[in-house]
Amino acid sequence: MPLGQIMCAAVFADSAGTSRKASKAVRRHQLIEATIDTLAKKGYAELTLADVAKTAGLSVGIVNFHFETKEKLLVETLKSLAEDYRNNWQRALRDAGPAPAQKLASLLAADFNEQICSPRSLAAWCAFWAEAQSRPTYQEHCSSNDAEYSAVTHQLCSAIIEEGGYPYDPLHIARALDALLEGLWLDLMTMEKPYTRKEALNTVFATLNAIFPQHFTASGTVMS
Amino acid sequence: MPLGQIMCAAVFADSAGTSRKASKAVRRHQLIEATIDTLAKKGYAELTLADVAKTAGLSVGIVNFHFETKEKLLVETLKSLAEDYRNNWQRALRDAGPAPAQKLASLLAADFNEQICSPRSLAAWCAFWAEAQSRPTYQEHCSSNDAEYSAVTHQLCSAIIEEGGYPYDPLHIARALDALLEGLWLDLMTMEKPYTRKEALNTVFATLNAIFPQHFTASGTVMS
DNA sequence: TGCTTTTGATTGAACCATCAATCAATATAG
DNA sequence: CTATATTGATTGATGGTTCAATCAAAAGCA
Repeated sequence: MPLGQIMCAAVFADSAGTSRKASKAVRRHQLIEATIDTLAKKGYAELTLADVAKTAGLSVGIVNFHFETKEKLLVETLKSLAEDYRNNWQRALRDAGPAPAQKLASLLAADFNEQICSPRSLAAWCAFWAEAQSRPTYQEHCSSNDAEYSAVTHQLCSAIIEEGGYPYDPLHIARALDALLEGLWLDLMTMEKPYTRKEALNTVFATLNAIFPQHFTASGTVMS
Repeated sequence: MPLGQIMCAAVFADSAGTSRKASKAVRRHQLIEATIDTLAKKGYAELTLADVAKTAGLSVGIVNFHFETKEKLLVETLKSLAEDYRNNWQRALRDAGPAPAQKLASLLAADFNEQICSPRSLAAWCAFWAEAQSRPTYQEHCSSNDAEYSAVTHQLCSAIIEEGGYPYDPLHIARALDALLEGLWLDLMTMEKPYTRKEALNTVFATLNAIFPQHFTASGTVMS
């Protein structure tokens, strides 16, 4: 919903949601954004519809009007996060140069994109991740992209390994890179202020340089 | 989790004849174990004291007798998990051979120890991790060991890098290994298991082999 | 040893706060 | 005027906490 985003920015610009001509799509987006903010501030367990409504500058009843239930609001929020995440890395992959090493670098760097990797998004993701293990509905949306993402990294690693004649098992290396990203994400959201997004990205490139020295420098440039 | 109950019941039955002081400690432990099981099954948000009591085979009132409040029960549970984790890796470090590479291998492997890395423990950890974002009390206990752990891996990586003349920045490599472990943990936690604990450990060794080829083989042996 | 008293653990029902969901009333747009 | 959007008070259920009563184990006493 790119249209919704633009209109929503306008709504947020003027004072708290008084314009009733806001379309249904815009209001839904506004409530989803408020849900993300509330998740980041209060966590999943303490999130109440009253909080969300207050954050959005609306009344409590409106949530159940646009989203039938609290559960559905949360699922829609998760879907929105997953969609943003997916669009982000797919765009990065598309816009990258043709060489596998270029694509891999672009893909991994995309995970530390400012919009995707903001504290509020990370906190919201984290909240869902935790609940997902005991809730099949969330689990599905949390891991739906993962398989696809893993397939891409696996394929790129295989290509690079073949290209450079590295003596590695592509599966293990790809899995390690996937896990590395997840771990860095976790650090960025969990720890108080350990290191910046930029430093996380430097860590990724240091690792790529160590594993694929013919293809990556430690400073992040790609050799083709 | 039924296994845990049986074992716990056995411990409890064994101590039935001992002093009441011992009984109190046992009961607290029993309730903490029940809390971990319940967290694993229901997640943080849906955990109720009635669930915990039922899992432990006790009444609801007893929880507030031994732990003043639900909050305190959860904090004690987190402390217990953190202590177990800490003891596990410190023991592994102590029992390992003298070479830095041996110590590092032992340290990293300890994270995939069966007791520490059980689905129930992972799920409980995850629940706290997520809530820790918005709760300073949890945050403190979640990250208290991390600094110490990071310091050890950093020191070991520095030693290995110097020993082998690798052209790496120790900080980045150590951070990458820390993040790798966290990411693998996260993967193992998801209910639909993509790979086993053993495979996670193989991934760690594949990575060590790629980064430090003079010190580690891909099959997990350490060269000194 | 047997009997009584005291302490501490345990129970379950009652109490009360919180919060999702509902709904009748109201405002706005077309 | 009609349909749609919005409000906020109300409701009903859930769940944490409290508490008086019960029970079992230890201590005191003869």
